[in-house]
Amino acid sequence: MKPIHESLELLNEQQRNAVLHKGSALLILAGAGSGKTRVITVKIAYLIEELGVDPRSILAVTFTNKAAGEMRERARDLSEAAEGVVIRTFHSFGAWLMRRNAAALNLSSNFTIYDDDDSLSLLATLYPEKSRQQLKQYNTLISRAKDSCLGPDDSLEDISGDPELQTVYAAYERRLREIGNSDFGDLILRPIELLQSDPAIAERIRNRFSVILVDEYQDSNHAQYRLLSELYRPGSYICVVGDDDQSIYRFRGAEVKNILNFPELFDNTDIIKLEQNYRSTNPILELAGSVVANNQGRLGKQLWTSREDGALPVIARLSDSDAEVDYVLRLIRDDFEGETAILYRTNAQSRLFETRFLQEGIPYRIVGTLRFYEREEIKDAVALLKLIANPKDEVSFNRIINKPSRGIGKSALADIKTHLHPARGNLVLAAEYAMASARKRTSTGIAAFLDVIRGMETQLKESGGGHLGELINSGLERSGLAQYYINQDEIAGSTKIQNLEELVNAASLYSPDYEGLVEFLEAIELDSSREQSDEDAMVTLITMHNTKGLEFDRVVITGLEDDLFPRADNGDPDALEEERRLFYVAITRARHELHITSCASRRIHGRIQRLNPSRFLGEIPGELVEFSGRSAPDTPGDPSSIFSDEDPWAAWSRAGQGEPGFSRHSGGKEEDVQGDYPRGQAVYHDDYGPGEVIKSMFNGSEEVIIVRFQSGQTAQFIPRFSGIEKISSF
DNA sequence: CGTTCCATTTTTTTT
DNA sequence: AAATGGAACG
Repeated sequence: MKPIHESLELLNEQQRNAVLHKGSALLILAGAGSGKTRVITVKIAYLIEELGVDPRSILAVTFTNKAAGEMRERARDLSEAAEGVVIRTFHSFGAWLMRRNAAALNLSSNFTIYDDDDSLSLLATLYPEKSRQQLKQYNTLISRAKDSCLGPDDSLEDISGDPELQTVYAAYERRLREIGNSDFGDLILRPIELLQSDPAIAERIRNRFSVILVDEYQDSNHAQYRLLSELYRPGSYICVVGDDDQSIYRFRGAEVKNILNFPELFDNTDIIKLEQNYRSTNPILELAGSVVANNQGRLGKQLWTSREDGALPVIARLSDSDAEVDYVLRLIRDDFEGETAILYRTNAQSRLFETRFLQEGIPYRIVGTLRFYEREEIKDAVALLKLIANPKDEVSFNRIINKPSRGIGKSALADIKTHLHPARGNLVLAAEYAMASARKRTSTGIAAFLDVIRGMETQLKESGGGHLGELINSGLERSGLAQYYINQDEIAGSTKIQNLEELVNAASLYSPDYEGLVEFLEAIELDSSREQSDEDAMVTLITMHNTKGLEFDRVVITGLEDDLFPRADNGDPDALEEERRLFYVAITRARHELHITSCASRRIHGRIQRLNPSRFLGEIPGELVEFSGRSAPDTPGDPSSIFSDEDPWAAWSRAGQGEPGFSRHSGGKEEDVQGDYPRGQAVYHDDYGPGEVIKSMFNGSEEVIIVRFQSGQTAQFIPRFSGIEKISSF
């Protein structure tokens, strides 16, 4: 291990100032690739080794578990004592506080955490008559309220104008507390509550953490700021690191103003800017700078590098998403030293790449996507565990009581709920009581279900040796879920059993007792970012959001098409700026080489659609980039000829510069084609009544029409299937 | 009660 | 392409 002085000497002046800074509050404005993780880790080591700070009194908060893991490792490399530092994400720190002080919060210490999907299910049990879509909206609004530190009794006007939100939120919150579990928002809110309501505990916690370090502060939300300010007391030291240009989580309640107002909120704040970039070549940085310069309301930083070398970023205009995959494949097959990352805006875009990579035998790593723990079979198995941990967990109970089918339907379920002890709320017991009055089919089903639960409970109590994976295994066997999914796999060719085995593997690291169970459940709820990786993969598939904090030798940013990226739909200028920051983040991930692709058409919702090039491309000065051919590099023909006349790229190239507002595809994206139901045709629909065709198009040979009805509603139909009739007029 | 079929619709990003 | 929610059927 190097002495701390050596690490300090390797830093530039600003970085060193940040490490050595003393005082009460420090704001580090750190541009992309300016070595901020390095600064934080060296600072941790410096505090411990040079200033003699007790590692246990240092709290370091990061944004993702991945970042936390990396920070832990790097800090430990610098100082063994850094082992004792509490390095966690906001949420995992919140959960940590809650478990240790569960009693004060009126919680059982084995409470489990509901993810978004679970919250939605809870809402569905409260409002069975509402549509899934509606409930999803309420779910997001409730999360947003919690992000802003608002309870069901506070004014929610800033969140939404929906008058019903208050009621829904209140009902949700009450039920969640009855069950005794918590959602993501609670992991921040309840610790705040704890610090505000219990002076003794608050005092203890504040005394423990005299140094608070926060990474990615630009993506903290109001509640997280409140938590920090509750933890902070005069005499403590707080240091936050962030970059206003990299704020990309506004949709989750992140407030850039947290970073902008930091100096006013914490007394005697010093500010240090880190502007030297150590990651990227100059052409890449220049492009990044020109992109983000289009945003208003930024603090303004100028990144620079001493590396003058490097190729110009390449923009490739491609005919469709297949050509995009071809383009990427060709890049990968070039001899290139280093790792390549394929970036996209939405997870769905990864599929085309995945299938081709599998076909071609290219090892790849995929981060995030179709998150493992959100898969049906995994959620089923986890529901079994959650119900063991907390038998009041209605969401988990509903999920598995009748899976596989045990003859317990809607009415039987309702009957079980009537046997609930109002105070205890134990659903397993309620099911047992309900058996007596139930009809035979149902009571046999309940008996089978109780067998599963009791069997698992016994196993948990008696377990000597072994591991938690065995509990899952026997639960799956006993419940019949194992067989159920074996059958499904055979019919559908899926790999659900494989996934379940993977879950068992993950659980095998935990001890087969209640502590192990609770630990495991917390780990999987908070760290859903399991990456499926091939060890020697030189290609990574990842969303732009997930690249935060990462870097790659070569980056390909795909799908630069309007409506896909930027996605800004409602004309909200702030949303557009956020998308632009996301573009900035994506660009600055690249060390040596950068490619940007844009397709003229792409399959969306199963239908091929023409797309305009992203408006972001129009903002790029032509001399900062190089253009790749108009088609996939290895396709000699000219598949792009279909764009010949109004090719906006031609216009752009002619202009030489990226003039904003270069020509786009004219008007509508698809021409109306003459079908049986031309525009203007009057029609009648049994449910909607009379209406008029406002758009007609073809999906293959299938005619699809959009109708505006007299009621004002619009809807889309396939005339051949729906009972829609032509009428003369109305 | 459970399954299958049909018409219709689809906010994307994540702790 | 995939999900949702209703209806129809066994």
